[in-house]
Amino acid sequence: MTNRPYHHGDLRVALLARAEETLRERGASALSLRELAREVGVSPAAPSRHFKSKQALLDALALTGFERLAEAIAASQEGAGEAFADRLDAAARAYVGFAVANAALLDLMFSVKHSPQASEALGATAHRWSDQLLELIGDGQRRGEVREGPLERIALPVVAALHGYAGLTVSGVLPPEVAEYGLDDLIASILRGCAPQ
Amino acid sequence: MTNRPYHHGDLRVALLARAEETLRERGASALSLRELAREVGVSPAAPSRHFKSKQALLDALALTGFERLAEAIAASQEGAGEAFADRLDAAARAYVGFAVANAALLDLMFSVKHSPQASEALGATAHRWSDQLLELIGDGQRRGEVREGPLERIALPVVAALHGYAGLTVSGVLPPEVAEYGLDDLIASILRGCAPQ
DNA sequence: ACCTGAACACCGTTCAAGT
DNA sequence: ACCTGAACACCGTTCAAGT
Repeated sequence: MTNRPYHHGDLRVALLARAEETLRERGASALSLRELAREVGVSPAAPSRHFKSKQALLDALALTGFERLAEAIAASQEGAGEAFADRLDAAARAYVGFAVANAALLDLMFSVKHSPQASEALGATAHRWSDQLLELIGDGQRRGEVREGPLERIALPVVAALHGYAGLTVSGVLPPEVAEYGLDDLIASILRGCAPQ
Repeated sequence: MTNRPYHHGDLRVALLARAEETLRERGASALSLRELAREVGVSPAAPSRHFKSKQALLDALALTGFERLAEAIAASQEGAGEAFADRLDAAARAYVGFAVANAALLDLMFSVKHSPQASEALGATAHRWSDQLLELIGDGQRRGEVREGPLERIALPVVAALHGYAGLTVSGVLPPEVAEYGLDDLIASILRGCAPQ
C-alpha cells in the first residue's frame, strides 16, 4: 500500500503536464510551484531538483510550446497543395489556430522575461519555427510566386503579420468573430505584399 | 518636521510613477505592491485605498500606456507629409519606437490577463489607438492611395503587421540591428498589401 | 477620506536530513 | 539520485483602529 512512493518516477514531466493544464485553465498568474507540488503529491522542495527556479519551469513550458507549434505548422503542410498561396494559407491557419487554442502559453512563449541562459536553448527552438516559414517562402521564391530578394528580408513582414494577428486575437483585441473572417483578409494582404515584382 | 505626513498627498500617482520605473528597470515580475509602498514611504495596506488589487494597478499602468502610445502616434502625424505612405511611415516608427522604449509596458498592455471590468475602460482606451490607424487608412482611401473596401477589413492586416513587428522586437526575437532596417521592408510590404486595385 | 498596525494565508527558495 | 521537513524572507489582502 504505498500510496505515495518515495520516488515519484517522472516528477519532471508530471509537473510540466500539470503546469500546462493550470496555465490553460487559470492563466499564468495562477501558476504556483507549491500548488503544483501539492497537486502532484510531492513536497514543496521537490520541484527544485528538476527546475532550479520557477522561471526555469516557465522556460521549459515555453520550449514545449515552440516544439508543438512547429509540429502543428509542419502538419499543416502535409495536406496543403503545392502553390505558395495554399501553403501559406495552411501555415497561417495552423499558427492562429495554435494561438487561439493556447493563448496563455503563447503569451508565455513570447514574453519578455526569459532567463538569460535559458533563452539560448529557447531561442534555438523558437528559430525552428521561423525557419519553417523561411523555407515556405523560399519555396515560393523558387516557384516564382514570391518576389525575389534576400530571404530574411522578404520573410520578416510575413512573420510579423502572422505573429501580430495571433497576438491581437489572443489578447482579445479582436472579437472572436472578426478573428475568423479577418484571417482571409490578412492572408490576401500578405500575398500582395510578397508577390513578384 | 513632519518627514512623513499622515496623508501622502498624491499616493495614487506616486505609486503609478514608481511602478512604471520598476517595470522599465526590472520588469513586470519584480513589481511588488509592498515594495512599492515601502519605496513611496507608506504602509503595506495603504495602496489598497487607491487600487483594490495588484491587478487593478497593473490595469491602470496599461491604461496610461495606451494613452501615451496614442499621444506618440498623434505627435508623429504632426510633422508628417500628406501622402499616405508618409503618414504610415511616421505612425509605424512611432509605434515601434514606443515598443522598444517601453518593452515591459507593451507586454503588459497586450497581456491576456486583465480584470473583466477593467478591460472595459481599458478596451475603450485601447481602441482609441486603433481608431487613429483607422483614420489614417481612411484618409489614404479618400486620397486614392489605399484600396477601396470596408475600412476595418483593410485596416486589420495593417494593424496586425505593425503589432507583430513591435512584438517581435520587444520579445527579443529580432536582433536589435534587424529591428532597425527591417522596419523599412515592413512598411513597404504593408503599402503593397493595401495599395489600390 | 486616508492611512497604520497587525494578522492571515499564502509564496519561492534553501538546506540539513532521510531513503 | 531523489525527496522530505523545517525554516527564512518575502508576498497580497483584510480589517480594526487611529488621525
